[in-house]
Parts: sequence; C-alpha cells; structure tokens
Amino acid sequence: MKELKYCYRYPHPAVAADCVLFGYDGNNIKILLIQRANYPYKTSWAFPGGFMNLNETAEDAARRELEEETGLKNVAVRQFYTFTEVERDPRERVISIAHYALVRISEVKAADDAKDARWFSLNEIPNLAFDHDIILNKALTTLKERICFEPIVFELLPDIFKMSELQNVYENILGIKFDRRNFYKKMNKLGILTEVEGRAKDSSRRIPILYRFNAEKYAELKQKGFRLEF
Amino acid sequence: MKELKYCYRYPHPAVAADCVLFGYDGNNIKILLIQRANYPYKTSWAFPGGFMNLNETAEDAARRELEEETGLKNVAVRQFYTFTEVERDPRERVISIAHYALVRISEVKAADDAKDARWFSLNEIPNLAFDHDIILNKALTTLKERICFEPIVFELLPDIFKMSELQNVYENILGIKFDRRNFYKKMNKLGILTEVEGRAKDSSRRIPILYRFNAEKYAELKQKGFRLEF
DNA sequence: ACAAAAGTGTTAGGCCTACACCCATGA
DNA sequence: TCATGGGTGTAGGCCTAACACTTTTGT
Repeated sequence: MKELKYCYRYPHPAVAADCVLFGYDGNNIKILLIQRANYPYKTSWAFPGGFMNLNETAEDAARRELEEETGLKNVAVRQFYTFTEVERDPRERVISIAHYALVRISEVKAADDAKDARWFSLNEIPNLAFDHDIILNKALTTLKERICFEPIVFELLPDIFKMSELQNVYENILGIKFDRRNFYKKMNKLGILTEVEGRAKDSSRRIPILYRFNAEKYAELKQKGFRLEF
Repeated sequence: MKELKYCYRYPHPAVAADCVLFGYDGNNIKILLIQRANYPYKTSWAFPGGFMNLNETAEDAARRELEEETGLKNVAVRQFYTFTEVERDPRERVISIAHYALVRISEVKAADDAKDARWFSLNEIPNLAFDHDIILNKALTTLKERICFEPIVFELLPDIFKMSELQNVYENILGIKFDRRNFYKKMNKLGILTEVEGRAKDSSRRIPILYRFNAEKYAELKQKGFRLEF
C-alpha cells in the first residue's frame, strides 16, 4: 500500500485530462477508445486520458496521455469542457478536463495494433466507462459548432484531398447532406483551398482536382472574422 | 497554523470556480469585480469565486460563491473554460473552472453597497488578480459566440424591454453597430419576441412598443436548430 | 458504349443592406 | 413647431438552394 504523502489543509479533488480523438477513415468519422485494464470499469471502453501532473497544464496532460496510450505525438488537443459531477468516479472525487483532437487515422496505425485501442464508428460505440457517454455527446456538439468557426476538419484529411472527401467529412460531422455542386462553389469561394497540380487517380472514373488547405489565406480571412454558414 | 489533514497518494491541485458576471446598466455592458482583501494580490480586483467543495459540482461552487460575495441567488452560471497554467496562483497549484453569468444589474444593488464589489465598464477595467485578464478576454470571446446560438441576452434585460434596448445590448456585446430598421425586422422575423400590451413611456419621445422574450417559441425553434447570424 | 464520378452553369427566391419617409411626443 | 426617438417600406445585391448538362475514364 502506497503511503498518503501529499497533504493539504483543505480537501482537493483529483484532476484528470481526457481526450476524445476523432479520426476519418475515408467514409466515416471514428472515435478512438481504449479498453480499461483496471478497476473501475475494468474491460469497459474509455477515452485516452489520465491524471494531470502538477507541473503541466491540462493540455500538456492530455497530450502526454495521448502519446502514452496511442503513440501519437504533438497532437493539437483542444479543451472543450470540464466534467465535475460529484459521483462520476467511484474511487474518489475526480474532475475531468475534457479535450478533443482531430487526427489523420493513418498516423495512428500503431494504436490499431495495440489490443486495447480501437477505432469505433459513431453507430457502434460500446458502453463507456464513467460519464464518457456524456463527454462524447458534448464533444460531438462542440465539434459541430467549432467547424463553423475554425477550419479544423483539415486535420482529419490527408494534406491533399478531393473536394468530395472534404464534403463527406462535413456531412459526417454535421449529419447533413449537401448538394455536391453548391458545396464546391461555397468552398471555392471561401478561398482557403488551393488547387494542387498533381492529379492522382484513385478507384473512381474521372480524375478529380486535388486541393490543399491554404493556411496563409485562412490567416488573412481570420482577421476579418472567418465564418462558415451551414 | 492549520494542520494538513487531507492526504492523497498523488499530488492534487486545488480547484477553484470563478464567475465572470455580466450586467447591463441601460447603456453599457458591465463586469462585477471584487476587491481582494487577502494575500495574494491583496487590493487587486478579481472575479467572484473560490475553492470548490468536494460535495458540489463546479457550477454549484460558482453559484455558491456568487451568493456569498454578491447576494445573488440561483443565477444561471455557465462554464466556459478551465484555466490550468502551472504558475497562475503563487500559493499552490490552482486550476480555475471559469463560468459566466448574465444578470439584471438592478437585482445586484445589494452588491453595489458592499464596499468591495463594483461594476466596471469594459473600458475601465483595472489591473486584475491572477490571470483574470486572460479569463475576461476568453469570457468576452465566448459570450460573443454564444449569443448567436442561445438567446441569453434577455437575462441582461428586464422582462419587458424596448427593441432599441435589445439592439443596444447586442451592439455592446458584439462591438458592432446595426441599422435600427434592419435589426427590428431581423428580430421580429426570428419569432422569439412577443409584443406586450402595456406601453410604458420613458424619457423618449414617441412611445415605443414593448416586447417580452417568448421562451415557448424559442423552445420550438431550438428543435430545428436556432441560429442568429450577425 | 455505358455507368459512375466529377466539373460547370443557370435560375429563382430569400435574406441582408442601405436607404427615406412618416408618426408621436415632450420641450 | 421642432427635434428626437420610434415604426414601416422598398430597391438592389448577394448568397443559397434546386436543378441539368457535359466531361472523363474504367469496364
């Protein structure tokens, strides 16, 4: 039994940093879950995360836990809500500072090998540990709102992508279908996409134009208040 | 010296809940600040707030501190961000779960009497304790975004108000000027306002139509995705 | 040559913007 | 009667939604 050597004048809760990791496999939005090996909620699935150290911020902690549990380094994690229900952890009072991050699923191949980490589609999410079902809902709601203010969806796509892929990502996240032609026009008019010379063919028929996210143009637009209306 | 009787196996940060309280005096958005009486940042101004108890959520804590320090009861506080910079408090590691709330300034008259609480306009904010300047900025940014998704501005206004007052609140928060006639049309078309029979006159010339926020109609619109474009 | 994916127009309607005018009222 | 705040209307432009046609390419 470890000794209780960290003492305070007033009760302190434990503070965890968790991270909802979104990926995109070319068809669907996916969520990375980790199967718990220990009490509580042993064998239940949960988001990567863990307790925050006192010499790091919550973001640092989320990034560190992500690396420890999935091998992913330097992911842009974003805090979105702190969950503080009194009984959310049976061990002791634990609050969870929840983050989300978007990654190219191919870069997390390593995690796929680990027997305890798996990508799940939104319609096959298993029972989750703690209040992670609530956290997931909030993460999805937040993501839907954020993609109208920041062009974060590009973090899910490869550097170079087809317009139809971009549309598919937006449709998946927002749960809406768009008219292909109107979507093309809207995105092109926005001005944050650059056509890429190399036209790679894939399984489709006609060879599509390829695009890259133009961070410079976005930076300009951001000044004047970037906003995507859906 | 109080004894250190709360002990844990791992280091725990202290957790505070703070609340940025917005008010509206009929002309300008105001922020309620409290002058600190103790170390650290003694005599500096800060947001109402304090340490969270282990038997309450962060929201509960923010509400409780708000009542203790301003007398306000049952205010709808909303969490918006958790501040976790390692050095943000000189005493020990403290993270702050920050909330905001909108109140009718007249209901906080009591607080005005207290010598240590005062409403400040945005252009007269003094030096703030801790990282409260950063918290204020984030609160303002969040407020600007949230009022496009939720009709929270009505919490700043009396039950019954003139259209010009509503416009003034939006203009103050967003820092934009609107055309009076276009604003009227936009708000009326939205359908969340109800005209009120009693026409009270004030210092102006022509007697204006009075409105009330219609919570039922808003609830309907919310289903289909309420959204205000500015 | 045919089906599927992809590029490009066109049109109508709605919403926003920018205005001008009239009404009511206190001084 | 005049200045001020307040209510209402209209024209133009832009954006969006809805929809059709053509091009490319693997089979």
